[in-house]
This record gives sequence, structure tokens and C-alpha cells, in this order.
Amino acid sequence: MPEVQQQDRQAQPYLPDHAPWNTLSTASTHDLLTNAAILSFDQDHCIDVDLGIVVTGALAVERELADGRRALCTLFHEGNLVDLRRVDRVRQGSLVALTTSRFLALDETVCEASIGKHTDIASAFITQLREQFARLRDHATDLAFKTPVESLASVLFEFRRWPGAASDEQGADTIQIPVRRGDIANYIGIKAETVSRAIRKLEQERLIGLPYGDRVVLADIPSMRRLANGGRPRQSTRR
Amino acid sequence: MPEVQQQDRQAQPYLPDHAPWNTLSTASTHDLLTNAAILSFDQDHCIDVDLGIVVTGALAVERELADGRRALCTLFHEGNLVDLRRVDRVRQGSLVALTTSRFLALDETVCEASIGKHTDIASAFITQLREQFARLRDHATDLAFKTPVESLASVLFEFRRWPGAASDEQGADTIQIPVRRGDIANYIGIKAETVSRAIRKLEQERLIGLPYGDRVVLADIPSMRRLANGGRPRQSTRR
DNA sequence: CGACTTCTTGAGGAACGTCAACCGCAGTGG
DNA sequence: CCACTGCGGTTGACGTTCCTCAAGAAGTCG
Repeated sequence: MPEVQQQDRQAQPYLPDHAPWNTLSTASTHDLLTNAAILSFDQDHCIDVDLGIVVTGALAVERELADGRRALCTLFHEGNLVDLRRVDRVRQGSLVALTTSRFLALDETVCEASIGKHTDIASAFITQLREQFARLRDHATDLAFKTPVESLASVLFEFRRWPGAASDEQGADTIQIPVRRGDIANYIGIKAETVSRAIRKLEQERLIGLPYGDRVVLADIPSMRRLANGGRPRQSTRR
Repeated sequence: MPEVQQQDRQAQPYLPDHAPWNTLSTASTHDLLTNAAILSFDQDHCIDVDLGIVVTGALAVERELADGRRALCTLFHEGNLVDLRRVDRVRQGSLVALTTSRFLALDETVCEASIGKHTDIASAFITQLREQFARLRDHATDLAFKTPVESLASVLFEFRRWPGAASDEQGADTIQIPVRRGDIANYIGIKAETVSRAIRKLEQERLIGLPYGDRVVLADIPSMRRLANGGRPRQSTRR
């Protein structure tokens, strides 16, 4: 169990250079950053802040079941708004760092005031919330019925949308997998071993390439898209 | 495949008598209902409206995979705000009626204006969105790692929170299951047959009672809570 | 009564979880 | 320099689980 440890930095708080935050006016930025602080976290450390923005790294909302099973309900990357303030006294889960990360902790009351005062901040928040809602619905669909290979294809496309994760080196579509296998497993509801097997299966079918390390080359994007959209159901005993 | 069919009613639009909508001021209610309409739907009919409030019945966001598998990502009951407006040109899924339902379709531009004008409407919307976010995270946790029996216990507690679904007849905690078995299955990511078996298992263990029809009596709430929280993991081959 | 839908029950098999072992790598300390 | 340790990832064997399919039961509506 990772202990809670927050290393405060005296650095001036700043917003990540990522939409929609880099479009805010100077006055809005100034107001929003009042009482804010940049925090740094090592991998696997819990973060007991309920409101803020991811500056670098990867965070997740983790929920632990009674017997120790862990589920990552939401992944956050650079620029994502994190809002875990309680609803009806119910905890939404705990925020953990999946990699070494920096996080901009916002002051809740300042934040509420800024939303009311600046329309650009309000719309930035709404944009983020609706985007995350859509992603969470996607994710629920993945979890409900997709096979491991389909879920993995789906999550690869999710990683491709992460800022800085995708690149187009030498004409190939390369993705840097930003988290550990075990984290992917906890995210898509399977075990790390099954993630490993699913990756190997995709590679054997020449749908992806594994040049080195944590890099994945999408060799056949149309097929992968079909897969991610539910193209490989459980095998029927009939056929 | 259910055809799209909407039966318009000339009835005056009205808000459901349910929090937070019944706390709005008269002026707010009047503004919000401008250009709104009450629609009625039969079971399994699609609803091509992106914004509105459930008046009676049960709706769901359905996503269909390429091969016909269906997942219900979100259930909506009386009083729930439905906001399926697109994000980044991505469809969130389609809205379907799980039972005969009535739905208050809101005008999107009127709605935006009302939120900006009336703070009680804005806070009602925010309350609904955050509540649904929390529920969706719960649901993702269910889908990720819970066994069918655990997921079923979890969804029974979800139904208990539905207005009108729970009652306290003769001292027992009785729930009216508001949707079909197949819908429950599509919601918690298992098959209808497995739902049936899970219900039977719970009854055999005296955790629930099945007096008649679609009624379920929670006979042992503490045990059920434990179960819903992950109290019955997959069996280890070790023990 | 049939025709239909929904739910239930049973048999059988594919699939994924469980466990154990191993590999590669990085850090550590002698 | 090398042994030791720990972590993350991979591979293999095996068994439970839940999906698939089929058939029947129960309720609904014409």
C-alpha cells in the first residue's frame, strides 16, 4: 500500500500548456491560480486533493474492493481536470499517481468564485467535464462486453490521444504506452497476464509492432479500429 | 431493432416532482420550459433528443458494438437529467426507453440561456451531472472486477435508490425491479441467463426473497452490502 | 387456443483468472 | 566486479467460470 506523501514545491503555480487552459485570459489565469500550488508525486503515491489539473504524468481514480481487488475507473493525463469532490458524502475513489507526476492543486472556494466570475473558466470546466463523461461512457462499454483483445485495442487508441504519447516517426503510427501493464489491466478489468497475452496476440497477427520498450506501432489502423469497436466477439461453439 | 417513434402530446410541459427540479423558482421553471415538450415512449423505442429530463419510467444510454452486442452504460430514472449532446463530434450512444416512459425534451439554446440566467437552474444541472458522474464511476468499478453475484447485489441497491421502486412493506425491505432481466444483464455486462442464475443463488442463500413477480425482498442487508462491495471474489484454486 | 415475449434451466466448451516459475533490468552493497 | 534483491513483464499449466446454445416454463395479447 503506497503511503501518502506530497512533496511541496515553492514554484509559482502555473497552468499546463494544453487546451483549454492555455486559452484563458491573463486575468482569469491569475484569479484561478490564487492559493493554488504545484505538487510533485512519485509513482504509486496517493494524492489527497479533490480538485486540480494534471500538469505532467498520469493519474487515475482508484477504487479498492473489500478483498483488495483494484479498479482504475478513470485515467487522467496532462491538461485533465480532476474533480473528486464528494457527492452525497460518497467518496468517488482515491487519486493515485501512475507515473511520476506534477499536479496543480486548486483551491475549491477560489475555483467556485472564478467559475462564477469568468465565463472562459466556466466553459473550460464544462468542456473538460463533458469530455470526461464521454470517455467514461466509452470505458463502461469496453468493460461491459468487450473481450481482452478488443479492450486493449480500445485503450491503445485512448493512449494515442494523450498529448505527447503519439508520434509519427518514420511514417509509422507509434504510441508510447504511458503506464504499467498492471495499470492497464486494472483499467480494462482484466489481469496483467491477460494484457500480456493480448499484446502478443495482436503482434502475432501483425496488427501492431513492438519495436522496443514501451512503444507500440499501429501497423493496421483500420483493422485495429474495427477490433476496438467490437470486431472480435467471443467465439461461438456453433461455427 | 426498435424503430424510432415519438408520440407527441399536446400537454403543457412540466417538470417532474422530484429533487432538484421541484425546488426551482417559478420564474426559473417558466424560462426552462420554454419550447420544451413532454414526449411519451413505448418500451424499446429510441429517443433522438439529446437534452431533457426523465418524467416517468426508465431510460438508458445504449451503445451497440459492431457485431450486435449491446451495452447499457447509464440508467436514468424519474428526475434524472439526460445530456447526450456530442463532444468532439463523438456520439455518446443512443437513448432508449426500457419501459413505457415520459420524457421532458428541453430546447438546447433555451437551456443554455436559462443556466446563465438562473443560478438555481445552474446548480440543479451541476448537481445532476456530478451525481451521475459518481454513479458512472461506481458502475465502472462494478463492471471491471465484480463477479455476477456482486454486480447484481450492487445493482439491486441502485434500484433501491430509485424513487418509487423501494418500499417498506410489512417491515421488509422490498424493491420493485423496474427493468427486464436482459436489460440488467446488458447493464452489468453479463448475460440474461447469468442474471437468472445469480438471482437464484442469492435466494438459495437466503439473502433475498422473491415473493412474487418483479419484487425482491432484501432479507440480509448487511451481507448484501458486503457482497456489493466486493465480498465474493473469484474462487482461488489455492484454498 | 396459438403466437409471442420474457424468464428459467440444463449441458458443454472456450476463455480468462490463478498460481508458479522465469527473464531482464535497475539499484544496492560488499 | 559480482552477488543479491526487488520490480515489472512474460510464459505455461490448470481449473473455475460464465458464455453459448437449446429447450422448456410462464406470462401476455391477439
